[in-house]
Amino acid sequence: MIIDEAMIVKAANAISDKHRMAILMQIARQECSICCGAIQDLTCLSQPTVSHHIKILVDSGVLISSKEGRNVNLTINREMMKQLSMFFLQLS
Amino acid sequence: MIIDEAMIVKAANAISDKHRMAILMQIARQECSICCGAIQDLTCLSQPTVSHHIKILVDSGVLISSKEGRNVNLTINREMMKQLSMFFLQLS
DNA sequence: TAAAAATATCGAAGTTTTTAAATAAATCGA
DNA sequence: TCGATTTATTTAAAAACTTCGATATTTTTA
Repeated sequence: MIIDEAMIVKAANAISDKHRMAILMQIARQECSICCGAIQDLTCLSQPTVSHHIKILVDSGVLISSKEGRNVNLTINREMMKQLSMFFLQLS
Repeated sequence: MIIDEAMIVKAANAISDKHRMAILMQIARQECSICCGAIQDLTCLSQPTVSHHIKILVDSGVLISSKEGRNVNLTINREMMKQLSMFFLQLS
């Protein structure tokens, strides 16, 4: 995977909101994948708002979504996390 | 240095703007520190706008500023970069 | 097929962010 | 001291973001 500055800006934007960060951390804590409804239960936000935030996280490449029946399962994009880690390591 | 989720959200917000990312990368490329005026020359933005962006980068801990006469010198906060790198490494 | 469940989309209101012009403040040099 | 230089602040307008109610879509189940 090749990552450029624009993609990092987009990923940074995705986690620059406390609710989205909370969603990310919640998914990180999970052993297996988790669906949108389960995430909503962990926030104080409405269903459309959670859906909106998840879309931003998925579009930025921070999360990976896969549809399974009427559920959408979410996992962390570990390759993206690796790339972000490398980026900041190079600046350190 | 202890870094928490809120600080990461703030740092992510700081680099979630393409102009601020460009400023960060410009400073990263520099051998020694660089002042605000030099940064402004490298952007298409007005002086107050650059000042505003630099303030966000400094307040978030991404950059370190030190006043020298009438200039403000800026450097990357490498400790913060290290912390960010670690955070994403743990998620990878 | 009809109802239920999970998620997405639309639309609107309120808030925040980005931007630059005008101006202020601090410091340097003549 | 006076003018020039560098950076910060104030103010206001435009753009973008966050949020949720209403509604649509998709899929499962009875």
